[in-house]
Amino acid sequence: MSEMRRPTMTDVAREVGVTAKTVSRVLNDEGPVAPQTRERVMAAVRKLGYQPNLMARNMRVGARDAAIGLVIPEMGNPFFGTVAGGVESAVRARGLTLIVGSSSESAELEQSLIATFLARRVTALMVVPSAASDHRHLRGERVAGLPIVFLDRPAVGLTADSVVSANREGARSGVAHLIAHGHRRIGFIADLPSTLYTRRERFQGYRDALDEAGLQFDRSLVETGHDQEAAASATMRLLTLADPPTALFAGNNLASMGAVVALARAGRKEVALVGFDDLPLAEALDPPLTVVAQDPAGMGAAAAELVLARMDGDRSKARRSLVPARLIVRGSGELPAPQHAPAHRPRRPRRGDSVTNGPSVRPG
Amino acid sequence: MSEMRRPTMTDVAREVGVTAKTVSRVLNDEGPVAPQTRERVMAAVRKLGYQPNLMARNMRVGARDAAIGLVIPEMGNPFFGTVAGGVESAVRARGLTLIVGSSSESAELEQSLIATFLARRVTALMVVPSAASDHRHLRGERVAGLPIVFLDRPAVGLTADSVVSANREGARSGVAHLIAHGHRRIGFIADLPSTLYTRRERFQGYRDALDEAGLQFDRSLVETGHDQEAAASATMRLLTLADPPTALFAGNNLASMGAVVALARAGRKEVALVGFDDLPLAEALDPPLTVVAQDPAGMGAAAAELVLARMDGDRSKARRSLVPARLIVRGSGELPAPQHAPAHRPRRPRRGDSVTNGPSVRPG
DNA sequence: TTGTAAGCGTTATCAT
DNA sequence: ATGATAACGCTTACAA
Repeated sequence: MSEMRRPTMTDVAREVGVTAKTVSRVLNDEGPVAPQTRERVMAAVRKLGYQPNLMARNMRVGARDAAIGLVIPEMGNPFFGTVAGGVESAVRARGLTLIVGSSSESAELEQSLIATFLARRVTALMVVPSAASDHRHLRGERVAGLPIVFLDRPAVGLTADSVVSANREGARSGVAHLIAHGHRRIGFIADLPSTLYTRRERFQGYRDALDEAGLQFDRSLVETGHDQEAAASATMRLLTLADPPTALFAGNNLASMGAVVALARAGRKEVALVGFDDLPLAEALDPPLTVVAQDPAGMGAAAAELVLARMDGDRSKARRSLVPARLIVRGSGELPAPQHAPAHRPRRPRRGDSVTNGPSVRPG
Repeated sequence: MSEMRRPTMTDVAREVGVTAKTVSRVLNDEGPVAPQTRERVMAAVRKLGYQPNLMARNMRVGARDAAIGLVIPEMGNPFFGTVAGGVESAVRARGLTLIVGSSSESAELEQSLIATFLARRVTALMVVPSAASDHRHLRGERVAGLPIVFLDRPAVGLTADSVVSANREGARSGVAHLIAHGHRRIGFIADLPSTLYTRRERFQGYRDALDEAGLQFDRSLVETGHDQEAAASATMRLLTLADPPTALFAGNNLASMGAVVALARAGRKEVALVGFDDLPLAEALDPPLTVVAQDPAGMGAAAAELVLARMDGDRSKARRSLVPARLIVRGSGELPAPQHAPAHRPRRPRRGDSVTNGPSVRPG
């Protein structure tokens, strides 16, 4: 019950009969200390259960906490979780602590979290922006030299480093894969809002693939669903069109799941499907799901490298780093277009159509 | 490029022509301040872009950071991520910041993370222990009055609050569900190590269900796999026994996925399966997967409540809180035992056999 | 309504 | 090899 005061460096010093500075020297391996003194200090530290106060230390040392603040939209989302994991392992190697907060996809919460981190005087800031956020308010921090890196989506209203997936090229290769299997009408299931960076980029990739193949874009083949159930409905709308698609491209993992569920419910196992972003159990589906897999851990690691370089004094201009996405062929994307469809003239293979037979992502 | 010094409270005060204390009063809405002074202070704060230094504040106020430290085994695992999310929302309502670190299931890293948090003087500590960890080293902190709560798995070597799933009862109800559908030989696919708390509890639940139904335990029906692929192998070993099980109970989500994959590969769609812990896409599997779902967000919230109560001075003795798990019926668990099997005498229904038709968990 | 002095736990600087 | 003193940025207690 006794709310004992925690021992301080001075307590340790008194116990030994020296000054706080001496204890400090021992603990930081700094300057000359008599071996015998060091012994006694260490003994006292153990005896009292002393643990240095990082807050006090950081305050004195330079008003900079040895921590990096990371804001992600959602903790429970394995994509962001894996990103955070990638950041953490890279950062831990340098003895830095990662502080993670989640914004629940709210621009307001995101800003308040950032403020908290700044108030804690983090050494660096990493942000996965939520949909509607704006980062003008960070301009001062950038000027002041605080390393800031954005992940998954670039900053809005601010010139800063960012690390993002190769969304456009990834989507292009996924759709090209479907085209290569004879499909000419390919539905696109997207998420909201349509202004979201990733959604825009992936949609561009979809258009790129169509253009390359000389296929005409058909607006009616694009449907939107903001969650799994909505994506399932979107899928059903596409399947019941007068001239329905023979293949589907899902713009993110929720869209993929919605499509999978909808196809399963409708018993439409012949419809080809490629999803953006890998899923656990993708391999166990019937047919197994072909995806364009992102590399969240790699993204986190790349962002961490960038931040560390900035901390080490790299003052070069802001850059955008692209993390490659790769096609994982499992079955659903190789279902051929029905015979009665107009014949397809195969195009020449091109770089980026890598066809790997990879495993499913790490499970939940 | 100019590494400008960050403005302090004194800078603001000088700008206005008052004392730091006055600025402090304004910022904390404390004591009487002339409306006009307040105005000018706020103006200066904006002009200088002043942001209070939380480290300095916390140090003065009581050597306690307004942050709660949470250690989880893995960030990318949606189960732990969702737990963290549950904690965070509950804690944020109180103006507290959550600091999350991941131990990579290493007892050593766990301890070093805890040390970092203690050095930061967190207000409270929450830990999801990794497999091999021991918490004797935290006894001093407990005595000193630091609120500590363990999640998912109880502390080892330490009497402390914990919040865990109803593992035993959940497993019992899942296995009972299979028995109720006529199965008499039920395989158990478990993870490693067998000393792990959750594994032990769930295994006990399996035994409980067998006992209740008067079925004899058969050691050969228990197989182990520490990851998805190993669980798939374990499943295959069970299926190829001389007297194979007609139903399987998977002890965790990895085991479930392994079992699903193995059954799919073997084309054994008639084998009943119930998994512990829900999976995204469970609904899209063929057959859809029946599970005993945990409530990770609820667990996080419950743990947060407990911690907050402790922070508010609750000094009652350490307690273990059980978060209910519930059966979600989707299809795989209701596949009947083959006719040629010995007839089964149905038991009376009992509490805890709740049969809900729920949705799949939130997707990744 | 505002200011002064002291102190939180640590380290930098300069002495001894 | 060790100590004394000041300082980091803020708040508490007391004074004016």
